[in-house]
Amino acid sequence: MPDTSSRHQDSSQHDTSNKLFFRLFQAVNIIHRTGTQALKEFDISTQQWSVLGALSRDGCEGGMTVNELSDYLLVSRQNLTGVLGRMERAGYIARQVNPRDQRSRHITLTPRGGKVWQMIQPAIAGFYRASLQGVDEGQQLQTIALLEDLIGNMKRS
Amino acid sequence: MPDTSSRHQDSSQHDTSNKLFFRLFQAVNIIHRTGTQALKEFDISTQQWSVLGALSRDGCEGGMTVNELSDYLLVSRQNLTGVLGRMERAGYIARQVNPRDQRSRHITLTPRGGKVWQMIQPAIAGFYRASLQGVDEGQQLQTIALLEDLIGNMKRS
DNA sequence: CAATTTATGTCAACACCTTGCCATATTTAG
DNA sequence: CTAAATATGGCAAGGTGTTGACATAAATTG
Repeated sequence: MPDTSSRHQDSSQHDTSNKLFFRLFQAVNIIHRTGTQALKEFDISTQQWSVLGALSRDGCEGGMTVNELSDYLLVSRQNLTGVLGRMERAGYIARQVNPRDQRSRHITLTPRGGKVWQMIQPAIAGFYRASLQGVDEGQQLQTIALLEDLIGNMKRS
Repeated sequence: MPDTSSRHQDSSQHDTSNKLFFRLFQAVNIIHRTGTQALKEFDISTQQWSVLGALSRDGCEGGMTVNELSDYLLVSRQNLTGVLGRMERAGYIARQVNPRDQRSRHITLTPRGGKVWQMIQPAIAGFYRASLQGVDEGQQLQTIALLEDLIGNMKRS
């Protein structure tokens, strides 16, 4: 029976992929919960943490548009409307109309937002250490590579 | 200057962890969107897909309680109330009170639910193939191992 | 230049997820 | 056996995510 080998391979591959996606779903659920818990005293969710991180990067001093944030975080513009509204109300960001294009708004970090970003760094570092106990940097890099391939494939489709 | 080596290592480790979590957030956003899109004609979300998968496993013929599903999927009981309500309305699952414990409900797949689970398999296989183009099984197994470590660490905290 | 097309951000409706609270049922303690 | 503690599932409020529809602004086309 010369056929079973490839059939077994396919079946194994499918089971592995199945497990991979299931673990991804599980992991992200618990990451959002645990991450938000780690920043509880600052009243910042993992999503707001991502936005603060995006706006704090070198080269983003002038701010980002909603579209740019949407492309960067891979969430819809419409979703950002809500998140940015809450962050604006909290005083972490400001929306200012671009004088050169009345449609777009520059989202910038306020001084308060920048200060909060600095303040949460120790909690974030602790969160990383606790979550990744026993995971070496090489494994992390391999996972990053897989995720980037995954994202690339999905963007194409 | 004998100190810089370890400081550089820490900084590199932090940057790597940072990127890992950011990619995880990005990836899951696009996975949920693309996955739900792949099952669009069946009107099933990635979450409902997870529930169908959980109830279709060998050994689950007798159903699972809400608590068991909650432990398995790593989401809250309260969240499942909503998801299961929608799936019940769609006719995919049934909730029946456990005669031996009036508090708990056995969640079981209906015949219609089992049929849908069979029907979506080709779409799921296609989704796996498209998403994981260029990613070999070994890389997937490494990522699974990392995610399981991550989940284990977070459950402990 | 006027008309159409495209781009940007928002609103609305709905699914998903969390926490806090509660009713009911079971178990444990006294 | 009764009273307290615990377990199970659901309700409510609010943040996060999606798609569809929309107003307005800019760019393109005739």
